[in-house]
Amino acid sequence: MKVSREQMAENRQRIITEAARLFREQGVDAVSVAQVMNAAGLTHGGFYGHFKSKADLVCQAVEQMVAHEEPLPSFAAFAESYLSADHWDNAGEGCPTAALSLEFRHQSPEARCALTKAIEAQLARIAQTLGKEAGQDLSGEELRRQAIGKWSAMVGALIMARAVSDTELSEEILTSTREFLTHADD
Amino acid sequence: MKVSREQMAENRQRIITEAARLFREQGVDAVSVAQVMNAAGLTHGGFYGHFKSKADLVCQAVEQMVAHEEPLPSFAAFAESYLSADHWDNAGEGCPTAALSLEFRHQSPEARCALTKAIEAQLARIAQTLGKEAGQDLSGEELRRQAIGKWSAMVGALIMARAVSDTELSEEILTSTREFLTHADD
DNA sequence: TGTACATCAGTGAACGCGCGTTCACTGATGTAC
DNA sequence: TGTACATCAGTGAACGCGCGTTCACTGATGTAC
Repeated sequence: MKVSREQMAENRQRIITEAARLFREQGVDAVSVAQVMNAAGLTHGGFYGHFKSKADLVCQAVEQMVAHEEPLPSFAAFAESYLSADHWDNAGEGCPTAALSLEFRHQSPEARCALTKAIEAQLARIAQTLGKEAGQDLSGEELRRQAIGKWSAMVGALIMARAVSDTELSEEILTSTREFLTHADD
Repeated sequence: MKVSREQMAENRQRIITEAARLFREQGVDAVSVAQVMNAAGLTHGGFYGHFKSKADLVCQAVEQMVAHEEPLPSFAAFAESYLSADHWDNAGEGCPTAALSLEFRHQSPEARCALTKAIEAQLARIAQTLGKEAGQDLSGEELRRQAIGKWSAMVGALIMARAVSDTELSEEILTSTREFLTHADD
């Protein structure tokens, strides 16, 4: 049965939000269109009224994941929360880069493009924060190099911490990387 | 038709080798049992004479990937080759951790265990190399922390470099991370 | 404001497809004599 | 060493299943009068 225009817009938004969560939690391939629709309280048949294809939904979900990002408070605070136990076991609400990067090697060009933009934006945000904290000591080039190196370490640590089946090792990877990033500053 | 015992052992070995390559290139879920068997020059029906299940093959493939690893030459040389353009577009022969980590969140417990052991072994190998190069300056704890931080940066950089759809950004991520890791030493 | 009807968001059965897995069969291997 | 036969590695058709996608249908919405 037909629903109102506002209701339809709400439904569409809920589909994207649930997809963004499920894709990060389980991976794009492991989540079916029907699962996403059920999570949004609908049935799978209506999906193609909202999206051209599953690949189309993937794009829009990635865009929403990175749409509302704010400037970082401080680099240390960002590293702390990024490498926290909380982020570790909440992939569904966490960093899309860490959650999706690997799988995206084989997603559609449009989806890869959306992720590439998200990575660029995040690097810019980190470089800016580092710049504010370092004053005029560092050149723009050096700031960007630092941003890439540090963010690579965070992404790699989070991915490995989630992959291993030994919780102690997970915690050690997160803690040690946090300390490594802080010491490298000195 | 039956084949000789040596031929069968060879076939089994070839199945594992091809699986190790394909899984790293495309991901475990994206590669079918039939694809692996074809790559090994056989038909899919014979698969279950060699392995209990696809999950069983995944375990054995991971174990083979890390079976013949030698001590590292030097840390700088290791970082250089790990973060090279060559490693970047040769996932099939490259680091299983970077190639498989994300997907392994949802693989069998046995497969995750195999990957965990591989990560532990690699961290030990890196810490040992760093120790040799630093002399007695650093404690065992500090060496391990450095190994975790540096390897996280390498894994994260490789994964991101492979995920983005902009080749220039890929190269920048690899180069900058290499420089970041070298400077952090000073 | 109230009625008549065209629109169209959502439903659920159905589609073709490729997956992991099973199984009856084949024919070369390797053993017993 | 040569023959007869049991074994069993590999084949290819078939299985049930869940996937992405399509479609005829339903009934509330929202417009024309």
